[in-house]
Amino acid sequence: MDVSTLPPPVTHESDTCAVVRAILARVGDKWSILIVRMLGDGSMRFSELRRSIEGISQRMLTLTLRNLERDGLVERTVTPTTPPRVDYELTDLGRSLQSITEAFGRWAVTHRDQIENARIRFDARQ
Amino acid sequence: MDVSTLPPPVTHESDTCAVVRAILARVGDKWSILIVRMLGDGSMRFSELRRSIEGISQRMLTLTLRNLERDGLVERTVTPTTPPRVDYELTDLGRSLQSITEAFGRWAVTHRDQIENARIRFDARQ
DNA sequence: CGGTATCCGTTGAGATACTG
DNA sequence: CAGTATCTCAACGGATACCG
Repeated sequence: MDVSTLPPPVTHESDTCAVVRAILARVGDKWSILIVRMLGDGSMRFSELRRSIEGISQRMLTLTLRNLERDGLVERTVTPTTPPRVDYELTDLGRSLQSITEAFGRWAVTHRDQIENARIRFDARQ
Repeated sequence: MDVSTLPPPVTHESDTCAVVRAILARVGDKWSILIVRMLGDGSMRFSELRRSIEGISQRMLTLTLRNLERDGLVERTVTPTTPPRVDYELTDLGRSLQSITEAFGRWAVTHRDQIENARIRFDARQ
């Protein structure tokens, strides 16, 4: 058996940390999660996303979608009509991320008060 | 029964999204997850963290720890000796976050290759 | 409609020096 | 040892204008 083909058994955790950190940096930006969640209900076109995500600029929507597409989380489909039509939908990879963000969402909702209270107490001490 | 006292039953998901986004922004920064994971093994003092987290500056370690403390994820204990000793450890709230970050970590490790390949293909198309 | 390109203010984060 | 203060530069992100 060739040992070199074994997955590294997480000898030093920093590897894993670096990966987690990279993913979080990717999906932890201002708009990615919001977009992934919106697309969770099915394919949407650019202007739909733009309208349904309050406060996002056209530039940031484009940039965020490009990054998600680059990472293989979102697929972009162009229909070259006039006017052009561009649809976005989650890939299998993108959908696999959903359960994680949902777990995160439940944690956030469950603990939001604890965090809020901790902040109030902390700020009061200063 | 006063309807106004009922928690909003997530009529529109944007509320939840905002919370998730805020938490991700908090814990999705460059160093927080790394610190939470280091502290997962038990209490550590400032200089220990500094040495074990490669590349972090003293300033960013201080700032990140302060933010984690403010949100109630980390507890700071000062022992006023000379030289002073400051220990950091996860609170219950911080530990409750661990299972989430671990799930995230498993997802990241499992799909890192898919993401990497998606990037390579995307960049090749440009 | 679905983008790019450009400008510009705000924030993030490293380097360095100083302090109780 | 465990910070704080200051400086600096880069990245993020909004506003606006233009294009196929």
